[in-house]
Amino acid sequence: MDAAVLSLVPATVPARVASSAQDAITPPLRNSFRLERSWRDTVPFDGVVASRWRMPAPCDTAFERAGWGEGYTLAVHLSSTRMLFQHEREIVWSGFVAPGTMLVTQPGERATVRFHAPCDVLHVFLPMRQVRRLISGARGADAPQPIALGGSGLMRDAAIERLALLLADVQDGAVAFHRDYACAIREAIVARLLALQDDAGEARDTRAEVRRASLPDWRLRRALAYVDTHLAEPIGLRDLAASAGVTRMHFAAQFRLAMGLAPHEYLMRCRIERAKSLLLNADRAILDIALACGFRTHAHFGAVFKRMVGASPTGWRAQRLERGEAIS
DNA sequence: ACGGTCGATCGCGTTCATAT
DNA sequence: ATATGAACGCGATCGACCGT
Repeated sequence: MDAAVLSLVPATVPARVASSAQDAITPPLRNSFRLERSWRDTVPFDGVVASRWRMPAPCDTAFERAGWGEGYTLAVHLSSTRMLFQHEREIVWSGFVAPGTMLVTQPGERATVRFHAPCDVLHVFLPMRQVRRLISGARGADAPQPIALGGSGLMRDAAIERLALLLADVQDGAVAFHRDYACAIREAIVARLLALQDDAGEARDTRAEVRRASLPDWRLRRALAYVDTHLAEPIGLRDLAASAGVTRMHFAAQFRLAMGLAPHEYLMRCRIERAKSLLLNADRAILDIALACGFRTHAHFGAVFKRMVGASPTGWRAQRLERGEAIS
């Protein structure tokens, strides 16, 4: 959805008015996604499933929003960042955030954030009535409601992350029937969150909740800086551990505690992030991009890319170029 | 020439015991 | 509490091959 269309619907108009106004201006199928002009400025009136907040450079501003009263807000970080995040003035997270990390803001809960690094966040709006309906369907009509979704801290889940990436693709309207598509993905996300909650009750360890950092921040900072600087070169666990000043075994364990994912997995995500931006240059060969992102063969690059993105590098590039996202 | 797939090899991540 | 090191299973990696 382009900025001109977005500007026609102020974020502050009442829900019902906004819905009908937007329907009158644009075809109904273009309503499910918004780009945020300020952090979480979207009023998720009927039809808006998700919105996205991108900040290319860090700024010193703290953003504060009262939570959406009619539902939950799921924030999925599409890129790595560094932030201080609070719910009702209580610190939820302070420090580095890996791509794929997520957190849920409960209905009406006040959220405050200060980003210390560029960020790219997808906000998915989960209406309370939808959550209620799914709970009643799965646990019976007399199941206790309402519930707190997603716990109180940062968490990771591969399935939700993949669903969120699919939802991000709806942004430009490239997916046919994309409003139904977006609603179906949202429903799947809610179901998955509820399933995770059930799992957490039976076996707490199965839930991938990100815990507070136990690797000291200065060590983590040095390791992440090393990744950023040497991304195009071979980086081993030993290199990262050495940059942080600990042994590789200790580093692997502590890094996982701090970031919620293994060092190698983090490295691959960073490489694929960079590869995606390079792929938008249609003239650049796949092998060239693979080498520029630290892969030593196109075979390895293709395999990792397909595993993480769900498409081959050329397939993904073709999709993006079709949508006019090429850069020169 | 470029890009995708497959199989063998190797290194990573995890666990556990131990030291400081 | 924090850090190190050994052992081991398995997934990541890379070279070879094939298709376009």
